[in-house]
Amino acid sequence: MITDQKDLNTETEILNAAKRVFQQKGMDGARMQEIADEANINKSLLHYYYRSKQLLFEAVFKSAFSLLAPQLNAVMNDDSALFDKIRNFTFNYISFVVKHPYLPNFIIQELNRNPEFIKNLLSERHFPTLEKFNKQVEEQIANGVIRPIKTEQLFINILALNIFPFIAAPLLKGFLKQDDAHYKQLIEERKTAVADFIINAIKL
Amino acid sequence: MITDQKDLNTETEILNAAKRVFQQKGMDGARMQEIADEANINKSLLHYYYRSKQLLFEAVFKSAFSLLAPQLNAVMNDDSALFDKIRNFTFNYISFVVKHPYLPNFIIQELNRNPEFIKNLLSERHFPTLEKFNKQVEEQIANGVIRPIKTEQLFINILALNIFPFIAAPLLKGFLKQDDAHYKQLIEERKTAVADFIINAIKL
DNA sequence: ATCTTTGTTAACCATTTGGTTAAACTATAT
DNA sequence: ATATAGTTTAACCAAATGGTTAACAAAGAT
Repeated sequence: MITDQKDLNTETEILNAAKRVFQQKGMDGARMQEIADEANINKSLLHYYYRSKQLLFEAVFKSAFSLLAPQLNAVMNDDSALFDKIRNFTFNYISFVVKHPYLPNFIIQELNRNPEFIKNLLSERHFPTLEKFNKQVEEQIANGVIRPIKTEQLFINILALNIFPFIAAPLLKGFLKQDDAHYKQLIEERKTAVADFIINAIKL
Repeated sequence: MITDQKDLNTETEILNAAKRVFQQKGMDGARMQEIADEANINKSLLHYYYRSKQLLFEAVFKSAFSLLAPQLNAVMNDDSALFDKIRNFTFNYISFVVKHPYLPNFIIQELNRNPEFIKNLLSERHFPTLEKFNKQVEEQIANGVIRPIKTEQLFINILALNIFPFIAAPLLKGFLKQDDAHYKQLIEERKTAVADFIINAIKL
């Protein structure tokens, strides 16, 4: 039998190397040789563990998506009150992505390259629906706590305000003439500022 | 001398074909042969007019950026009142991108691939600063018309709410379980809904 | 008419790239 | 010790890809 230690090490070492390369360069820009170098192994080993570039890529993509999914789940299915939920999500999501800055762009870019892929992901894992969140929003509207707004639009707005600054970082740094440190500071402020913005937008 | 007609036709035909291919597949995913096919010409002609893939790509990128830039200029330097400006920008920008759906993603993706590129673009064309917009925001804050907010954060929020739904379309369609027609309808609503959202968020 | 410049093409080339193969190495079981 | 199964590598391969070349066609200029 294989020593779990060694085997797991090589296989996960490849996956980690592949993550680094794929997330920076995308499927088309990534090179199998570069992944092998990054993992300090022979290129043939990539094919030994993951038959092809496509399969290795899919492993990376699914792993990345699995990291991001629970974050989103928090907006949808969670019992806290609406405003708390918005505050928590914003804070947690931004904190999370600061640690994984390539993740959102990777996911979105590759989904644009291959839009059908999303169906795979959503069907495999029984993915949360907006149902619960929707009920909550409608209730708050009915109670006169927030302005009328379509749940879908609110959901899009929440994601947009949280995710966009990471995806468009180079563009925004350019426009705002901010160096990396200052831009990081802006992001830091957003951990609370975004929630305030959203709540002000909907609160009556 | 060349007949302006013919020459311009071939050269711009190449550029248009290159736009279509590059904007859908990105620099790494695009193939010179595919661009040649798309333009119905021999592959050598690509190199005759634009020496290399890199130069052809840069021509496409700059052309794309030149389309988008005036749109943003409208937020920054424009004499209308703040709320009108937000309403107009939102409406115009979304209307514009509906006609060029690949544009924002292309720009953002390629800037992520090559973040230094933005400096080129911003220095070549004397690009607008946030100065005027900033003055306007601060004035409205001082007059008690809107809540205190950093100009940079407001600017990021405006762009995020307008651009993100196009960039993340496949993801959002998946989450919201919306087909293309319904998603298009959501986008249509955003032409006015986004401005309302922003104004509510900042208005006192 | 013919000379020159510009535009266009088919054939070709060197390199890169994903992938394969066969041999060597390691460790475990018998 | 030796057979066996799993792991790793160097060498190799075919296809794809960006780019070049040389010949040919078109069109103005003289």
